[in-house]
Amino acid sequence: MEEKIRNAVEQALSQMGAKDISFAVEWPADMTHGDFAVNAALAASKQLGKPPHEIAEVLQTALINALGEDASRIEVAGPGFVNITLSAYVLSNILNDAVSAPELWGKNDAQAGKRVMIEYSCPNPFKEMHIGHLLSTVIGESVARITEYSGAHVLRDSYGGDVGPHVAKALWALREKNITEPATSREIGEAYTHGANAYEESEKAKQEIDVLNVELYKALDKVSGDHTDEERMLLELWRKGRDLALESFREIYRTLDTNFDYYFFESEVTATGVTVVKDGLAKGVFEESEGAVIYSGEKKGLHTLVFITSRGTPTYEAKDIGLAFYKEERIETDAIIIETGSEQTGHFKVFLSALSEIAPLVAAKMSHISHGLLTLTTGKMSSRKGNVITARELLTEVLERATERNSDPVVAQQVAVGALKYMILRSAPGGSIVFDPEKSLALEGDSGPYLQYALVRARTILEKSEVTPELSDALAPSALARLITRFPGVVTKAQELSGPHIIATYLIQLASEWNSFYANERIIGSEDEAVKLALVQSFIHTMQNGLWLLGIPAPERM
RNA sequence: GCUCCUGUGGUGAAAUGGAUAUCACAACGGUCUUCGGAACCGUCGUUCCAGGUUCGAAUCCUGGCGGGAGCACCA
Repeated sequence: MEEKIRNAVEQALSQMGAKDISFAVEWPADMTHGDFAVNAALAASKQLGKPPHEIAEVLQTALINALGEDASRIEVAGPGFVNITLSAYVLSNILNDAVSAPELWGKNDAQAGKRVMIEYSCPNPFKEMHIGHLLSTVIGESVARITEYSGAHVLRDSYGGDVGPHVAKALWALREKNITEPATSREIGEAYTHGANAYEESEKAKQEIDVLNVELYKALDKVSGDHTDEERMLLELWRKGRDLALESFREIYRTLDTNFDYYFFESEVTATGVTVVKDGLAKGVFEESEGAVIYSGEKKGLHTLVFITSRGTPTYEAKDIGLAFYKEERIETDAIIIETGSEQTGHFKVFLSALSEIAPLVAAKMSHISHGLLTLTTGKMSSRKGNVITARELLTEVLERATERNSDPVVAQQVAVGALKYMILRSAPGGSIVFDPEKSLALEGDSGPYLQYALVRARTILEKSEVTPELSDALAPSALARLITRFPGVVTKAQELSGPHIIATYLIQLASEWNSFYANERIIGSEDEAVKLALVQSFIHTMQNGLWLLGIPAPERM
């Protein structure tokens, strides 16, 4: 329909002699203005030397001819907009898609056949998963689902730092405390904090940790038969710590309904990274400086960063290069999206710049999206200092509050996860989220449970009615009906922007419109019960699919 | 100092360059013999400052001011 309007307007404009006018066919913010608004008259006014209203009237006539019965009203409004209201049967046809084919409702084939890998969450073993990783997990999962609605085959992966200074700090502290059998992930997390503090406070500890860091790299580099006893013990402790951390991550992923196809680790990609960077050094992509291998980003207006340290260990950047090659060798992809905190944006640009000199095709299909920093009201958190709120603590807290209102533990968890995810997904990426741990997560108003509750009430109606839902043109199109027909367009927009908040904002508006409808209209026992039930049905399918896109569970009861 | 992000009612957010800037929380007032009150309806109150581009600016550009992040051997 949008295409049809656009074509008609373009034709009319060119008949008037206007060329290359850029105009929009958009959804009016105010629903009473209709289903579409065209601003072409305003845009063409200057070029044609005519007042907008005069042009708008010509467009109005052209659109009336082009759309015929499809539009119930076409009028010139405001400063020169042409507003189009679709007829009942057109809307009814769209609603029919929502009613009869819910599994397809909202989907498109913009990326059909494409393989898209999405990397997100990425907590580091040996540290506890904190709220920042929770953000990445929730956003990444939603982006993955939104991408799946474009017909793409999505591959999810998480990448974790299981080697490097932070690991050495944790291992050092475990040894210090003579712990050979760590039992909980918390124990590992505390060891890390202890090691990190010691690293800053004690010169002796710093030296020992630095040595341990190099030792671990060496041990991992060797073939298993060649290890000394010392190395074998170190590796054993390392493996236990890593497994413990991973198990605790998986537990959180189960709660959040995220499943990764791949877990990549720095220890797997280190060797590749070093090889590729050294190869790049020979080709002049990298330079040597003060014993380190660096990429001089200044030539492209970026920062200069170290890729291999003067001690010979690779940094984050070199490992990322290794990861890119590691993935490329094993998995066929058409695009790779990496989701991280925005504080890594600068590093990612340098990494991508270096990669584009080494492997331009790989670099070209990679893109980086980021979320704002999550700050506490108590200041920036740092896992080094241990003043973090862990993902688990936050989940537990929200769950407790949800439990106060829901005796059923399954429902309580669904509500808790919904509240948490919605809080994260409702705002556009970029800005930082200030989280006050004292204040409660909303369970009312602009919140996840508001969406869930709207859905539950709608389902109840369908269950209670004994009439079969049936769409008909007879129903005067309501704001609710119009809003539902926008869903596929909303999904498309969310895909273009990789923005779950587009979906979240839409669903709130939809739920609000539904609640008004519910409060004002009698459904069961009304004259047009069958038609209204069909509308309810289409609302349910839209809300279900929308919640799925956000990764928010849909409770049966609450 | 340099680079990037950011500034919208008391608070948290929304708004492909469009019409009277939209929600929620808080505050205040209403709705209940009704299909579920985690709801609905109403009142109150907002685009950091100064220029510029444009028919039209919260949005784009320039310059200020405020907040955050990054900036060589951490990730």
